Amino acid sequence: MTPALERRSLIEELAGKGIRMTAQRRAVIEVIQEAKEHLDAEALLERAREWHPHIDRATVYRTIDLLKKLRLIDELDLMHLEGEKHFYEVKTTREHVHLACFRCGRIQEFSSSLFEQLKSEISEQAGFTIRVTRLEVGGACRECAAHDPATLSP
Amino acid sequence: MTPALERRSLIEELAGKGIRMTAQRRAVIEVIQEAKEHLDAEALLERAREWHPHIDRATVYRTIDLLKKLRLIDELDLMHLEGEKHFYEVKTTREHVHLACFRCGRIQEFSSSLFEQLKSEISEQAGFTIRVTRLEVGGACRECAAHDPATLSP
DNA sequence: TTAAATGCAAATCGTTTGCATCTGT
DNA sequence: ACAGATGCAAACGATTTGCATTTAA
Repeated sequence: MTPALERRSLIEELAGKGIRMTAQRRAVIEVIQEAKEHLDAEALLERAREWHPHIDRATVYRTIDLLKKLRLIDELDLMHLEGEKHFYEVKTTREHVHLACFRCGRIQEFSSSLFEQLKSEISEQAGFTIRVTRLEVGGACRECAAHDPATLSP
Repeated sequence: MTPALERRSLIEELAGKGIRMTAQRRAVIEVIQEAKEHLDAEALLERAREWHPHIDRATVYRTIDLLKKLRLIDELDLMHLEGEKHFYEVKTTREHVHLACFRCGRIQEFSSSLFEQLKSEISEQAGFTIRVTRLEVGGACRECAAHDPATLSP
């Protein structure tokens, strides 16, 4: 998701760290990188199978773990709009907020310098060294709020 | 968690909405309200049993659901520091960020007007009607960063 | 050559459900 | 009286694990 601003592709990044590259990993990585929406582990598995038909679910999870530990991808909950699964996206230089519409399910991304300022404030005032941030907002998108004012109630 | 700023107790809030009050619900609600740390469903169950020994796990989950739907409590992930469970806290008027230390596990709360400004900006610029927000930050707290500089590395 | 990665199947964790029974209003 | 709440046990979805086998470097 989000136009990739990374200098190196994930594959290169891993090679640079001397991490072993297998066909299965390559498949998962390609899929995450090319994805135009946020994918969960199941979707990642299905799409990776188009490249490497016998890849197993466990391998997908292990690859996700690897990329998470190396901090090359971010894990999202997207307000648990559909169960407890997680979604993944390549880490970009500019962090963004995810806005999840409870009515239509759409996910919008929003970035703002206020978010960057808030992070600096947290580091400075709380003396906290930030490694990951996750800001998710749930509510009604413009269209849904207009169509269905009930979405706004209580 | 967080000094309660609510005008009415949760019990009163429910009574006001004509919601049936049972001993089990009262127990869970008292526990959430008095808690000094963030509790998950298991912890809620254990403590509620001190008041109502035979309360069942399912009832705890159903009560959590009820309070969530009425938007009287917030659900937190706390960066999944310990598995995938959720934590709960009474909704307060002032929203805050949760800072989760990956090394010592401590959770700090942080509130800032920048957060409020960011939320207004989201409503205005994206036309998004905010119902819930969840901002969680993972990293190293001041003490851990000082003790163990490795915590800060890649 | 050999440490690391994979597939498979079974296990785990947190949570949800169906249903018969009980209880608040 | 009866809609709604409970306890129990079984089911669930997402993820993780152990272990024998294969593979990248």
